[in-house]
Amino acid sequence: MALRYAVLGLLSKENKSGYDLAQTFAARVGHFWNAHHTQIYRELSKLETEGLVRHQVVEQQERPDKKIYELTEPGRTALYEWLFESPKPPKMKNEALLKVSLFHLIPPEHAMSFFRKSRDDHRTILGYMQALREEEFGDTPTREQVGEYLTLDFGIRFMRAWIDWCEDAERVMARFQTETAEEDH
Amino acid sequence: MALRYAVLGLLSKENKSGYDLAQTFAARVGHFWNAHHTQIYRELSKLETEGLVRHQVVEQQERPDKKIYELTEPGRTALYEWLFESPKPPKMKNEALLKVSLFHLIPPEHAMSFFRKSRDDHRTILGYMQALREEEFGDTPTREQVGEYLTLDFGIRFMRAWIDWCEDAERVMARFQTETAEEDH
DNA sequence: TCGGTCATGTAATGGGTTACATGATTGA
DNA sequence: TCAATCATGTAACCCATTACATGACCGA
Repeated sequence: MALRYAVLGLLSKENKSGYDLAQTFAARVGHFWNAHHTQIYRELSKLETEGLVRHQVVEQQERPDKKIYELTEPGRTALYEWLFESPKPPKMKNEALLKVSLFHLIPPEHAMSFFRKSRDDHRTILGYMQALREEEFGDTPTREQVGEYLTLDFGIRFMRAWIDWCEDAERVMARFQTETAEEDH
Repeated sequence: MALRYAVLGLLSKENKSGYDLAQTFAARVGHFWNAHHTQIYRELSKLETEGLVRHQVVEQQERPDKKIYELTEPGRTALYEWLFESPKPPKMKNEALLKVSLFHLIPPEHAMSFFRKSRDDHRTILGYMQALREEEFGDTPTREQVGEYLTLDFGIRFMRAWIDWCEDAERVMARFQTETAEEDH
Protein backbone atom coordinates (compact mmCIF):
# COMPACT_ATOMS: atom_id res chain seq x y z
CA MET A 1 0.00 0.00 0.00
CA ALA A 2 3.00 2.35 0.00
CA LEU A 3 4.49 2.14 -3.48
CA ARG A 4 1.58 4.34 -4.57
CA TYR A 5 2.80 7.10 -2.25
CA ALA A 6 6.35 6.74 -3.46
CA VAL A 7 5.04 7.31 -6.99
CA LEU A 8 2.74 10.17 -5.95
CA GLY A 9 5.63 11.72 -4.01
CA LEU A 10 7.98 11.74 -6.99
CA LEU A 11 5.23 13.08 -9.25
CA SER A 12 4.53 15.88 -6.75
CA LYS A 13 8.02 17.21 -7.51
CA GLU A 14 8.06 16.81 -11.28
CA ASN A 15 5.79 15.33 -13.96
CA LYS A 16 7.36 12.17 -15.28
CA SER A 17 6.79 9.10 -17.44
CA GLY A 18 6.86 5.58 -16.03
CA TYR A 19 10.32 5.17 -17.50
CA ASP A 20 11.54 8.36 -15.81
CA LEU A 21 10.12 7.18 -12.49
CA ALA A 22 12.01 3.90 -12.76
CA GLN A 23 15.25 5.80 -13.47
CA THR A 24 14.65 8.07 -10.49
CA PHE A 25 14.03 5.13 -8.17
CA ALA A 26 17.27 3.52 -9.26
CA ALA A 27 19.43 6.65 -9.12
CA ARG A 28 18.15 8.78 -6.27
CA VAL A 29 15.80 6.85 -4.04
CA GLY A 30 17.35 3.38 -4.22
CA HIS A 31 18.98 3.61 -0.80
CA PHE A 32 15.59 3.75 0.93
CA TRP A 33 13.07 2.54 -1.65
CA ASN A 34 13.12 0.44 -4.79
CA ALA A 35 10.65 -0.46 -7.49
CA HIS A 36 10.84 -2.35 -10.77
CA HIS A 37 9.58 -0.69 -13.95
CA THR A 38 6.89 -3.36 -14.45
CA GLN A 39 5.51 -2.53 -11.02
CA ILE A 40 5.53 1.18 -11.75
CA TYR A 41 3.54 0.83 -14.98
CA ARG A 42 0.93 -1.28 -13.20
CA GLU A 43 0.69 1.15 -10.30
CA LEU A 44 0.35 4.15 -12.63
CA SER A 45 -2.63 2.64 -14.44
CA LYS A 46 -4.23 1.74 -11.10
CA LEU A 47 -3.69 5.28 -9.82
CA GLU A 48 -5.18 6.62 -13.03
CA THR A 49 -8.38 4.54 -12.77
CA GLU A 50 -8.68 5.82 -9.18
CA GLY A 51 -8.29 9.37 -10.44
CA LEU A 52 -5.15 10.20 -8.44
CA VAL A 53 -2.99 10.85 -11.52
CA ARG A 54 -3.63 11.64 -15.20
CA HIS A 55 -1.38 11.54 -18.25
CA GLN A 56 -0.91 13.14 -21.61
CA VAL A 57 0.94 11.57 -24.51
CA VAL A 58 4.02 13.45 -25.70
CA GLU A 59 4.99 12.54 -29.25
CA GLN A 60 8.67 12.38 -30.10
CA GLN A 61 10.51 11.96 -33.38
CA GLU A 62 13.04 9.13 -33.57
CA ARG A 63 12.00 8.02 -30.05
CA PRO A 64 8.97 6.11 -28.75
CA ASP A 65 6.12 8.32 -27.50
CA LYS A 66 5.97 9.11 -23.80
CA LYS A 67 3.11 9.21 -21.35
CA ILE A 68 3.83 12.06 -18.95
CA TYR A 69 1.92 11.69 -15.69
CA GLU A 70 0.88 14.42 -13.28
CA LEU A 71 -0.95 14.51 -9.94
CA THR A 72 -4.62 15.41 -9.84
CA GLU A 73 -6.07 17.34 -6.92
CA PRO A 74 -7.38 14.14 -5.22
CA GLY A 75 -3.91 12.67 -5.71
CA ARG A 76 -2.27 15.63 -4.00
CA THR A 77 -4.75 15.39 -1.12
CA ALA A 78 -4.18 11.64 -0.68
CA LEU A 79 -0.40 12.20 -0.60
CA TYR A 80 -0.72 15.01 1.91
CA GLU A 81 -2.92 12.97 4.25
CA TRP A 82 -0.54 10.00 4.13
CA LEU A 83 2.35 12.32 5.03
CA PHE A 84 0.87 12.97 8.47
CA GLU A 85 0.31 9.31 9.38
CA SER A 86 3.10 7.78 11.42
CA PRO A 87 5.42 5.63 9.30
CA LYS A 88 5.39 1.82 9.36
CA PRO A 89 8.59 0.12 10.56
CA PRO A 90 11.26 -0.20 7.85
CA LYS A 91 11.84 -3.51 6.06
CA MET A 92 15.31 -4.55 5.07
CA LYS A 93 16.53 -7.50 3.03
CA ASN A 94 20.31 -7.49 3.20
CA GLU A 95 21.89 -10.66 1.86
CA ALA A 96 25.39 -9.45 2.65
CA LEU A 97 24.61 -9.20 6.38
CA LEU A 98 22.86 -12.57 6.25
CA LYS A 99 26.09 -14.08 4.96
CA VAL A 100 28.25 -12.18 7.42
CA SER A 101 26.19 -13.64 10.28
CA LEU A 102 27.60 -17.04 9.20
CA PHE A 103 31.21 -15.94 8.73
CA HIS A 104 32.39 -18.26 11.47
CA LEU A 105 31.92 -20.97 8.81
CA ILE A 106 34.32 -19.58 6.19
CA PRO A 107 38.10 -19.03 6.06
CA PRO A 108 39.09 -15.67 7.63
CA GLU A 109 41.00 -14.73 4.47
CA HIS A 110 37.85 -15.05 2.40
CA ALA A 111 35.93 -12.91 4.88
CA MET A 112 38.65 -10.27 4.81
CA SER A 113 38.59 -9.96 1.03
CA PHE A 114 34.78 -9.81 1.20
CA PHE A 115 35.02 -6.77 3.49
CA ARG A 116 37.68 -5.10 1.35
CA LYS A 117 35.57 -5.46 -1.78
CA SER A 118 32.42 -4.26 -0.03
CA ARG A 119 34.29 -1.25 1.36
CA ASP A 120 35.56 -0.32 -2.10
CA ASP A 121 32.12 -0.69 -3.70
CA HIS A 122 30.54 1.51 -1.06
CA ARG A 123 33.29 4.11 -1.38
CA THR A 124 32.37 4.47 -5.03
CA ILE A 125 28.71 4.97 -4.19
CA LEU A 126 29.65 7.44 -1.45
CA GLY A 127 31.64 9.41 -4.02
CA TYR A 128 28.60 9.69 -6.30
CA MET A 129 26.40 10.76 -3.41
CA GLN A 130 28.78 13.46 -2.25
CA ALA A 131 29.14 14.80 -5.80
CA LEU A 132 25.35 14.85 -6.14
CA ARG A 133 25.01 16.77 -2.87
CA GLU A 134 27.51 19.44 -3.91
CA GLU A 135 25.93 19.76 -7.33
CA GLU A 136 22.35 20.04 -6.11
CA PHE A 137 22.43 21.77 -2.74
CA GLY A 138 25.77 23.54 -2.28
CA ASP A 139 26.22 24.43 1.38
CA THR A 140 22.66 24.71 2.63
CA PRO A 141 19.38 23.58 1.12
CA THR A 142 16.44 25.86 0.39
CA ARG A 143 13.04 25.17 1.94
CA GLU A 144 11.93 23.43 -1.28
CA GLN A 145 15.02 21.20 -1.30
CA VAL A 146 15.11 20.24 2.37
CA GLY A 147 13.39 16.85 2.07
CA GLU A 148 15.72 15.53 -0.60
CA TYR A 149 18.72 17.08 1.11
CA LEU A 150 17.94 15.23 4.35
CA THR A 151 17.42 11.82 2.72
CA LEU A 152 20.63 12.19 0.73
CA ASP A 153 22.39 13.20 3.93
CA PHE A 154 21.15 10.01 5.55
CA GLY A 155 22.37 7.99 2.57
CA ILE A 156 25.84 9.49 2.95
CA ARG A 157 25.90 8.69 6.68
CA PHE A 158 24.78 5.15 5.97
CA MET A 159 27.58 4.64 3.42
CA ARG A 160 30.17 6.03 5.84
CA ALA A 161 28.92 3.74 8.61
CA TRP A 162 29.11 0.75 6.24
CA ILE A 163 32.65 1.63 5.11
CA ASP A 164 33.92 2.09 8.68
CA TRP A 165 32.28 -1.17 9.68
CA CYS A 166 33.98 -3.02 6.81
CA GLU A 167 37.37 -1.73 7.91
CA ASP A 168 36.88 -2.75 11.53
CA ALA A 169 35.37 -6.10 10.51
CA GLU A 170 38.46 -6.88 8.44
CA ARG A 171 40.62 -6.22 11.54
CA VAL A 172 38.38 -8.44 13.68
CA MET A 173 38.66 -11.29 11.17
CA ALA A 174 42.45 -10.84 10.99
CA ARG A 175 42.66 -12.08 14.59
CA PHE A 176 41.37 -15.46 13.43
CA GLN A 177 43.84 -15.99 10.61
CA THR A 178 45.79 -19.22 10.83
CA GLU A 179 49.38 -19.26 12.03
CA THR A 180 50.56 -20.30 8.56
CA ALA A 181 49.08 -17.10 7.21
CA GLU A 182 50.70 -15.03 9.98
CA GLU A 183 54.10 -16.59 9.30
CA ASP A 184 53.59 -15.76 5.63
CA HIS A 185 55.70 -12.56 5.80
CA MET B 1 15.03 -17.48 -3.15
CA ALA B 2 16.86 -16.20 -0.06
CA LEU B 3 14.47 -16.66 2.84
CA ARG B 4 15.36 -20.35 2.67
CA TYR B 5 19.00 -19.51 3.43
CA ALA B 6 18.00 -17.24 6.28
CA VAL B 7 16.11 -20.19 7.77
CA LEU B 8 18.91 -22.67 7.06
CA GLY B 9 21.40 -20.20 8.56
CA LEU B 10 19.51 -19.88 11.83
CA LEU B 11 19.02 -23.64 12.04
CA SER B 12 22.75 -24.17 11.47
CA LYS B 13 23.32 -22.46 14.82
CA GLU B 14 20.57 -24.08 16.84
CA ASN B 15 17.67 -26.46 16.24
CA LYS B 16 14.42 -24.54 16.48
CA SER B 17 10.69 -24.70 15.89
CA GLY B 18 8.93 -22.42 13.39
CA TYR B 19 7.72 -20.34 16.29
CA ASP B 20 11.26 -19.97 17.66
CA LEU B 21 12.51 -18.93 14.23
CA ALA B 22 9.87 -16.21 14.02
CA GLN B 23 10.90 -14.91 17.45
CA THR B 24 14.56 -14.91 16.43
CA PHE B 25 13.83 -13.00 13.24
CA ALA B 26 11.96 -10.35 15.20
CA ALA B 27 14.45 -10.00 18.04
CA ARG B 28 17.92 -10.53 16.57
CA VAL B 29 17.87 -10.38 12.81
CA GLY B 30 15.16 -7.78 12.22
CA HIS B 31 17.58 -4.98 11.40
CA PHE B 32 18.76 -6.80 8.26
CA TRP B 33 16.12 -9.43 7.54
CA ASN B 34 12.48 -10.02 8.41
CA ALA B 35 9.98 -12.81 7.90
CA HIS B 36 6.41 -13.43 9.01
CA HIS B 37 5.57 -16.64 10.85
CA THR B 38 3.18 -17.78 8.10
CA GLN B 39 6.03 -17.53 5.62
CA ILE B 40 8.38 -19.46 7.86
CA TYR B 41 5.98 -22.39 8.28
CA ARG B 42 5.48 -22.58 4.50
CA GLU B 43 9.24 -22.42 3.87
CA LEU B 44 9.98 -25.11 6.46
CA SER B 45 7.60 -27.60 4.87
CA LYS B 46 9.06 -26.80 1.44
CA LEU B 47 12.58 -27.32 2.76
CA GLU B 48 11.49 -30.60 4.31
CA THR B 49 10.03 -32.00 1.08
CA GLU B 50 13.33 -31.04 -0.59
CA GLY B 51 15.20 -32.89 2.13
CA LEU B 52 17.20 -29.91 3.42
CA VAL B 53 15.71 -30.04 6.93
CA ARG B 54 13.90 -32.63 9.04
CA HIS B 55 11.90 -32.34 12.25
CA GLN B 56 10.92 -34.29 15.30
CA VAL B 57 7.89 -33.63 17.44
CA VAL B 58 8.57 -32.67 21.04
CA GLU B 59 5.58 -33.22 23.31
CA GLN B 60 4.98 -30.77 26.13
CA GLN B 61 2.57 -30.76 29.03
CA GLU B 62 0.34 -27.71 29.42
CA ARG B 63 1.75 -26.32 26.15
CA PRO B 64 1.11 -27.20 22.48
CA ASP B 65 3.54 -29.70 21.00
CA LYS B 66 6.56 -28.41 19.11
CA LYS B 67 8.19 -29.43 15.86
CA ILE B 68 11.90 -28.97 16.29
CA TYR B 69 13.72 -28.65 12.96
CA GLU B 70 17.33 -29.46 12.21
CA LEU B 71 19.55 -29.29 9.12
CA THR B 72 20.24 -32.43 7.11
CA GLU B 73 23.58 -32.95 5.39
CA PRO B 74 22.24 -31.74 2.00
CA GLY B 75 20.86 -28.68 3.83
CA ARG B 76 24.24 -27.89 5.32
CA THR B 77 25.89 -28.29 1.91
CA ALA B 78 23.34 -26.01 0.20
CA LEU B 79 23.88 -23.35 2.87
CA TYR B 80 27.65 -23.59 2.56
CA GLU B 81 27.58 -23.25 -1.23
CA TRP B 82 25.29 -20.22 -1.05
CA LEU B 83 27.68 -18.57 1.42
CA PHE B 84 30.39 -18.31 -1.24
CA GLU B 85 28.20 -16.72 -3.91
CA SER B 86 28.42 -12.94 -4.03
CA PRO B 87 25.45 -11.28 -2.32
CA LYS B 88 22.62 -9.61 -4.23
CA PRO B 89 22.16 -5.87 -3.67
CA PRO B 90 20.20 -5.01 -0.52
CA LYS B 91 16.54 -3.98 -0.70
CA MET B 92 15.16 -1.41 1.64
CA LYS B 93 11.61 -0.18 2.18
CA ASN B 94 11.79 2.76 4.56
CA GLU B 95 8.53 4.68 4.84
CA ALA B 96 10.04 7.20 7.25
CA LEU B 97 12.64 8.31 4.68
CA LEU B 98 9.96 8.38 1.98
CA LYS B 99 8.03 10.86 4.11
CA VAL B 100 11.13 12.87 4.99
CA SER B 101 11.83 13.33 1.27
CA LEU B 102 8.57 15.34 1.17
CA PHE B 103 9.16 17.38 4.33
CA HIS B 104 9.21 20.62 2.38
CA LEU B 105 5.41 20.14 2.31
CA ILE B 106 4.81 20.09 6.07
CA PRO B 107 5.22 22.66 8.87
CA PRO B 108 8.81 22.72 10.23
CA GLU B 109 7.51 22.24 13.78
CA HIS B 110 5.85 18.97 12.77
CA ALA B 111 9.06 17.79 11.11
CA MET B 112 11.06 18.68 14.21
CA SER B 113 8.85 16.66 16.52
CA PHE B 114 9.01 13.78 14.01
CA PHE B 115 12.80 13.76 14.30
CA ARG B 116 12.74 14.02 18.11
CA LYS B 117 10.38 11.05 18.38
CA SER B 118 12.37 8.99 15.90
CA ARG B 119 15.60 9.79 17.76
CA ASP B 120 14.07 8.67 21.06
CA ASP B 121 12.69 5.44 19.58
CA HIS B 122 16.04 4.56 18.07
CA ARG B 123 17.88 5.38 21.31
CA THR B 124 15.75 2.74 23.03
CA ILE B 125 16.61 0.15 20.38
CA LEU B 126 20.29 1.13 20.59
CA GLY B 127 20.13 0.53 24.35
CA TYR B 128 18.82 -3.00 23.82
CA MET B 129 21.47 -3.74 21.24
CA GLN B 130 24.32 -2.53 23.42
CA ALA B 131 23.04 -4.57 26.37
CA LEU B 132 22.80 -7.63 24.13
CA ARG B 133 26.37 -7.13 22.93
CA GLU B 134 27.78 -6.90 26.47
CA GLU B 135 25.76 -9.89 27.59
CA GLU B 136 26.71 -12.15 24.70
CA PHE B 137 30.20 -11.20 23.61
CA GLY B 138 31.89 -9.20 26.36
CA ASP B 139 34.95 -7.45 24.95
CA THR B 140 35.91 -9.68 22.05
CA PRO B 141 34.00 -12.41 20.24
CA THR B 142 35.21 -15.99 19.87
CA ARG B 143 35.64 -17.52 16.42
CA GLU B 144 32.20 -19.18 16.73
CA GLN B 145 30.54 -15.87 17.68
CA VAL B 146 32.20 -13.61 15.13
CA GLY B 147 29.40 -13.59 12.53
CA GLU B 148 26.71 -12.55 14.97
CA TYR B 149 29.06 -10.10 16.66
CA LEU B 150 29.73 -8.33 13.38
CA THR B 151 26.09 -8.05 12.32
CA LEU B 152 25.13 -6.73 15.75
CA ASP B 153 28.02 -4.27 15.51
CA PHE B 154 26.62 -3.05 12.22
CA GLY B 155 23.18 -2.69 13.78
CA ILE B 156 24.63 -0.51 16.53
CA ARG B 157 26.46 1.68 14.02
CA PHE B 158 23.28 2.01 11.98
CA MET B 159 21.29 3.12 15.04
CA ARG B 160 23.96 5.67 15.99
CA ALA B 161 24.01 7.05 12.44
CA TRP B 162 20.19 7.35 12.50
CA ILE B 163 20.18 9.11 15.88
CA ASP B 164 22.90 11.60 14.85
CA TRP B 165 21.03 12.25 11.62
CA CYS B 166 17.78 12.96 13.51
CA GLU B 167 19.55 15.50 15.70
CA ASP B 168 21.12 17.32 12.77
CA ALA B 169 17.89 17.13 10.76
CA GLU B 170 16.01 18.81 13.60
CA ARG B 171 18.55 21.67 13.51
CA VAL B 172 18.22 21.97 9.73
CA MET B 173 14.43 22.21 10.01
CA ALA B 174 14.74 24.80 12.79
CA ARG B 175 16.13 27.23 10.23
CA PHE B 176 12.79 27.17 8.44
CA GLN B 177 10.62 27.91 11.45
CA THR B 178 8.34 30.91 11.08
CA GLU B 179 9.13 34.22 12.84
CA THR B 180 6.00 33.82 15.00
CA ALA B 181 7.42 30.58 16.35
CA GLU B 182 10.79 32.23 17.01
CA GLU B 183 9.15 35.12 18.88
CA ASP B 184 7.30 32.55 20.97
CA HIS B 185 9.75 32.85 23.88
C1' DT C 1 26.78 -7.00 -35.55
C1' DC C 2 26.14 -6.80 -30.78
C1' DG C 3 24.81 -4.66 -26.71
C1' DG C 4 22.93 -0.45 -24.66
C1' DT C 5 19.40 3.30 -24.22
C1' DC C 6 14.71 4.87 -24.84
C1' DA C 7 9.85 3.58 -24.01
C1' DT C 8 6.03 0.80 -23.43
C1' DG C 9 3.79 -3.07 -21.54
C1' DT C 10 1.74 -8.40 -20.58
C1' DA C 11 1.94 -12.97 -18.36
C1' DA C 12 3.54 -16.17 -15.24
C1' DT C 13 5.51 -17.05 -11.15
C1' DG C 14 7.25 -16.33 -6.62
C1' DG C 15 7.37 -13.95 -2.16
C1' DG C 16 4.92 -11.51 1.60
C1' DT C 17 0.77 -9.99 4.24
C1' DT C 18 -3.75 -10.37 6.33
C1' DA C 19 -7.48 -12.80 8.01
C1' DC C 20 -8.94 -16.72 10.12
C1' DA C 21 -8.87 -20.97 13.09
C1' DT C 22 -7.74 -23.74 17.40
C1' DG C 23 -7.01 -24.18 22.38
C1' DA C 24 -4.78 -24.04 26.85
C1' DT C 25 -2.52 -21.06 30.29
C1' DT C 26 -1.32 -16.79 32.73
C1' DG C 27 -1.48 -12.18 34.39
C1' DA C 28 -4.10 -7.45 34.50
C1' DT D 1 -13.26 -11.09 31.75
C1' DC D 2 -9.99 -9.67 28.43
C1' DA D 3 -5.66 -9.64 26.26
C1' DA D 4 -1.27 -11.87 25.74
C1' DT D 5 1.85 -15.85 25.15
C1' DC D 6 2.76 -20.37 23.30
C1' DA D 7 2.32 -23.15 19.05
C1' DT D 8 0.58 -24.62 14.90
C1' DG D 9 -1.13 -23.85 10.38
C1' DT D 10 -4.49 -22.75 5.83
C1' DA D 11 -6.51 -19.64 2.35
C1' DA D 12 -6.95 -15.60 -0.01
C1' DC D 13 -4.99 -11.87 -1.49
C1' DC D 14 -1.60 -8.48 -2.76
C1' DC D 15 2.99 -7.14 -4.06
C1' DA D 16 7.46 -8.02 -6.58
C1' DT D 17 10.36 -10.35 -9.88
C1' DT D 18 11.49 -12.59 -14.19
C1' DA D 19 10.78 -13.63 -18.77
C1' DC D 20 9.13 -12.13 -22.88
C1' DA D 21 7.77 -8.82 -26.65
C1' DT D 22 8.31 -4.67 -29.75
C1' DG D 23 11.17 -1.42 -32.44
C1' DA D 24 14.28 2.29 -33.61
C1' DC D 25 18.59 4.47 -32.81
C1' DC D 26 23.63 4.80 -31.48
C1' DG D 27 28.32 3.71 -30.43
C1' DA D 28 32.03 -0.04 -30.04
